[in-house]
Amino acid sequence: MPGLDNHLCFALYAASNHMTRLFVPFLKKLGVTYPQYLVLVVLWERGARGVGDLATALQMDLGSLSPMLKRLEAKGLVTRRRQPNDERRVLVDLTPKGVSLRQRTEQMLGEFYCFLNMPLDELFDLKDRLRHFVNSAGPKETATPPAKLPEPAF
Amino acid sequence: MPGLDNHLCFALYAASNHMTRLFVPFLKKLGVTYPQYLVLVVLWERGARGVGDLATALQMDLGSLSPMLKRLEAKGLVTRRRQPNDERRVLVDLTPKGVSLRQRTEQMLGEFYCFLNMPLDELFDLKDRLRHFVNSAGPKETATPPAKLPEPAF
DNA sequence: TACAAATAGTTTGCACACAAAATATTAAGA
DNA sequence: TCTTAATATTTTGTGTGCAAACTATTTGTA
Repeated sequence: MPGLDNHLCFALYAASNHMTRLFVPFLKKLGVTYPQYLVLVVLWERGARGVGDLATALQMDLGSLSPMLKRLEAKGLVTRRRQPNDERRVLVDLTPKGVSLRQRTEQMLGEFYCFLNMPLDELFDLKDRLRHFVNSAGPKETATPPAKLPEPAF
Repeated sequence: MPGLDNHLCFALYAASNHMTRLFVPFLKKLGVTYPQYLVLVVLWERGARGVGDLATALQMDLGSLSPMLKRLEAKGLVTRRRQPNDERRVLVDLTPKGVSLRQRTEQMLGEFYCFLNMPLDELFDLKDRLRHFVNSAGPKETATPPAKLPEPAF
């Protein structure tokens, strides 16, 4: 039985929470939470998106995203409106206030990476390894994906 | 402004959630949640501990831990009792049921790492880099730590 | 066209994660 | 000793994270 310090799952858990604790004080200046910030990053980078598109991009659950977008709307940072051509879809877009927040964010990020106080190449390397993990760990993708879930059957 | 894919914070967020989604189906066989499992790992490894000790070991908030321990107690896996010599402290210990769960966990972990389907050295390497990140990122520790918080002041 | 299946979001319920306030007990100083 | 400060834990309130159930719209098909 591996000890706590030999658990990759704990290392991920601890590192993710650690990053949140470091980053949140900076985000507070912008008035948004951590996941809310990630939504804004996607909208800044890729423009207006449907709720489902955001969920896919952020690997986030629709059930988490839906109320979160309402909070961003309540803060006056995004708008939500049904698509006229397909009333099922809801398009999320930035308000002028949401667009303008990008400038302040840019500066805040500079301060934050300075605050992190680690070599940039180390951060980039870690990021790439994490992406590799997400893309590799788990059941192999079949050429024709199964109808429902790839159950972890044994 | 870095895109979403160049954010280390998103890579951590996504990888941690990814790991959770992979691991939880296996934990379900044991009847515990992800953080509850981590508490058990500490108790299996180090024996009975105070609430605060667990919080420190798991880098977890006391406000999260306190109700969690009650849920573990309700499941009959741990006991909680005040220390006679210091009534402020609460000692958390495994029940026989909690101890016996270790066997089944051991087997489950084998199945899980097989399920992950990644070279073990890659997993270990990633784990070590994450630990290094947690130990390095953030404000440098001063020889005499400040009374309160190391504010991210600028 | 009528109707079942698929698609897109929302809602509900439970379990964290964390800040802030509250409670209880012990230690320390006047 | 009496009072104040420190310590240990619990409680409260907001915001996720996720499964499951639900609603509404659109598509596919007989």
